[in-house]
Amino acid sequence: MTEQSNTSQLLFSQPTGQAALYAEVIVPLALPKNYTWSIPPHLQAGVQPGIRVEVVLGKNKKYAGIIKRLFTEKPGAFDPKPILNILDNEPLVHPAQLEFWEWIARYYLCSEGEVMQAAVPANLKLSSETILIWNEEHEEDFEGLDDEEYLVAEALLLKKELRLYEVQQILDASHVYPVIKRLIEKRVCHVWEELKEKYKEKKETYITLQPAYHSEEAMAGLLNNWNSTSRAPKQMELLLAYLHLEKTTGEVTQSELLKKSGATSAQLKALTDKGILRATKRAIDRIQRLPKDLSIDFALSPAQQQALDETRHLLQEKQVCLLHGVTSSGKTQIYIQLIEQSIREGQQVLYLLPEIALTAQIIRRLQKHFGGHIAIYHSKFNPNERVEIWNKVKSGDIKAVLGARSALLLPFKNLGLIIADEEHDSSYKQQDPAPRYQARDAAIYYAGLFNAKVLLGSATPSIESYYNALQGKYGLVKLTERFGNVAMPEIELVDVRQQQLQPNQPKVMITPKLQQALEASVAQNKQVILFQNRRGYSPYLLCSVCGWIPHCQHCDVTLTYHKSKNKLACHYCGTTYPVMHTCAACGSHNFIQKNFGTEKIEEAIAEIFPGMRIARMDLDSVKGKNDHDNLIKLFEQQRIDVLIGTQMVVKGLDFENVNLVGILDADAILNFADFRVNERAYQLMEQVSGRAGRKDGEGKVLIQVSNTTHPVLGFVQQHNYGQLFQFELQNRQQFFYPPFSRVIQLVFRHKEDHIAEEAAHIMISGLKPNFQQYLSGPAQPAIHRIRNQFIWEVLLKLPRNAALIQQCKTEIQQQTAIIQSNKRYRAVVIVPDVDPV
DNA sequence: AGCACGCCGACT
DNA sequence: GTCGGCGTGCTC
Repeated sequence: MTEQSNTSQLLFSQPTGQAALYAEVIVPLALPKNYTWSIPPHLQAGVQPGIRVEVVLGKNKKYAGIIKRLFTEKPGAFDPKPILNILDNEPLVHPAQLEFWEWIARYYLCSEGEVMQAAVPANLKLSSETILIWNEEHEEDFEGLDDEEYLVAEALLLKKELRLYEVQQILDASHVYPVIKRLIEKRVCHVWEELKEKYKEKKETYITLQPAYHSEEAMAGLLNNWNSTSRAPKQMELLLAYLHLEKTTGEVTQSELLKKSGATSAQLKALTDKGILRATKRAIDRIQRLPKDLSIDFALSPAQQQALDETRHLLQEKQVCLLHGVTSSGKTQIYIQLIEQSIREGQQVLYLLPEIALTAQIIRRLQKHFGGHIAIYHSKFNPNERVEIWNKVKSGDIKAVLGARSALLLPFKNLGLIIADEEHDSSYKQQDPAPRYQARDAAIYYAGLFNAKVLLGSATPSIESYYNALQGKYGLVKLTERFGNVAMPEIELVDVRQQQLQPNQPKVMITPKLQQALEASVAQNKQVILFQNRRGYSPYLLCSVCGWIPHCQHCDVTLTYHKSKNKLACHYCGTTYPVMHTCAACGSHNFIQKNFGTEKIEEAIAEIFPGMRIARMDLDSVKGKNDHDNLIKLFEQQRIDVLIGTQMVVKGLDFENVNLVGILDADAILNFADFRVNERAYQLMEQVSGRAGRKDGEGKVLIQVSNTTHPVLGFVQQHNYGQLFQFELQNRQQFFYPPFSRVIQLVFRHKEDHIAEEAAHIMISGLKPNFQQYLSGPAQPAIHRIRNQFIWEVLLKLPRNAALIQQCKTEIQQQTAIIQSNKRYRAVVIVPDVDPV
């Protein structure tokens, strides 16, 4: 390996008449900036931005990096290493993606390498593998080797090459490196770093006739003379089966032929050996694609048509449009119309949905209209499938992508439209690994690069988007009518205080009112959804003597009792504990199960209504991905009467036959200590309520609550988003950051709270005065404990002026670097929901 | 992310 | 006295 780089350096230093060429390369690592490599003359013809190149970083680690930029001025401060190889014939990304990555890195305070890491499928981000190679000059005597060295040397002598993991198997794991080092010193072997392409095409063997038998006469002759020339009835059967399959399906794969004919591969081999059939291997698509249909077979309602026309009209003037349509107003049909238009115009479309809303229901619906034009993309696809979608999006072969957040990073060629449905959903914001981007906002910038349009859709828009729409920054289209004359559900509050006599008495779970309504619905053959935002049996236990409550050892969270597993579980970190019977504080044996979760509701309903078909939908009951879809299918087919669930029941589902929705404990939604609780509570209740209602009768929602005067309940009852918006806006302007300023959220984590606090204060006091003025209200650090770390959060309210924002960011980054240079602190910078430039 | 360098605790 | 733990810093 050293020899190789020496040679290329030597080659490069020789005068060749060609100008020196350098490349800024993005390596998929969190490096402080992009590094520069030189391009040796013999590789200069093949490079251009977007191409992957093999580079050495550090001692001998190799990576596949992407060329961002080529230039000819020699860097002064260092001596660039040469690139070793060019890995692509054509760019892996278009220039638009490189520009997008740069923007994400700048806007969300991370490195371009981290963006690349998130964007590029794992199989295209190669890194090297260490291989030991037997030194042929070494004698076969292993004198002077210790036991471990001997073992490895012996294996090497046999196999000539060893992968690092093989060495790890020979010597149990831990001290592999020192042994290798000694073996190199003793000239037993040398190491080679190999960069391996991980993506493999999927090959399928196809069976065809040899050209000699293409004519019918030749085939007839062969078959008629079969018995006289050969005695192989099974082979003739196989041949006939082939002819039949070929006629019916056109192309015949080996696996299909063997399956249909029942023949063995030996019999097939005999036929190919005789020169009758021919087997060829061909690369095939892993993603099975439907024919490229484009069919719209539905008519929009007048209200939908009007909304569509308005949207089209507004998008001529504005880049972004917000479609505020009540639940079940048929927003998807409007999207389908717009997607169809874009595809017809030859442009690509991205349809974003929160991960959880990507259900089989919506996928089927889109595939019905667009067939093979549309591809699905989300985190559950395997790496090879991702590469195939990546390449087809890049080439423009795939016209529409339905995907979650990560689909935004696909290499679109000529994007015409991005739809972000359920735009209020918080899962559009990536939280943990950098880049911590808000896909809804980033989509607007990305679309801008293509001069494309963005449609945000929601029944309960985020305050930020609605504000932008009211300001005229975005177009606003309202769809207030439900599709197919379905009435908005009637919402009734049920005061649980009237049934709860003593404060210590367990919360009322099912009021008589709800019980009656439930009976009535089921008697009419209608279905019911019961919503409770807590899974498990009982959200916490309480010692009846001293009031002690069991908490998680790692988190500041009460332990939920799960009856089915007979365990206490922390819903934050997932740790489970055996059920305790003795109070850790006073030693008494009397615990009260406080409140209730979905599990307990399920049990209670089964008790009150024996024989009722009940199902539960929460994280515990749907583990696999198919569980969720299967449960939805059962409910759609009306083989379930009552569905009890957490938020999971809300997303992306339309059920025809539901006429009653019960929100069992609205207090749990309204009293949660979060500064955005009003917005979230409204969204949640509105979305849950939206599941009720049918064409031929009224849908009803019963909200069980003790605080019946909470203003949000009034807005929900009247389906009045406008009032909620005003209410939230005032709230935020008074106490928190308003939706119209930029916010940078700084998070400091540490095992000890005072150290996290120290870091937070260093950050704040280190900022220049012109910046400190933006710290106000919520910018006062707030602390909370997650797992075994204390987290100090600082929200910085920034001005709208773009230059000032950049200045602030630079200052924050400098300050962060100072804090991080003292390893006592760890500062993490997160940019939460902000409005895009 | 690797990987080397370097500085303190438990072993021959 | 050494081996090796992982804290710290650098990679074009």
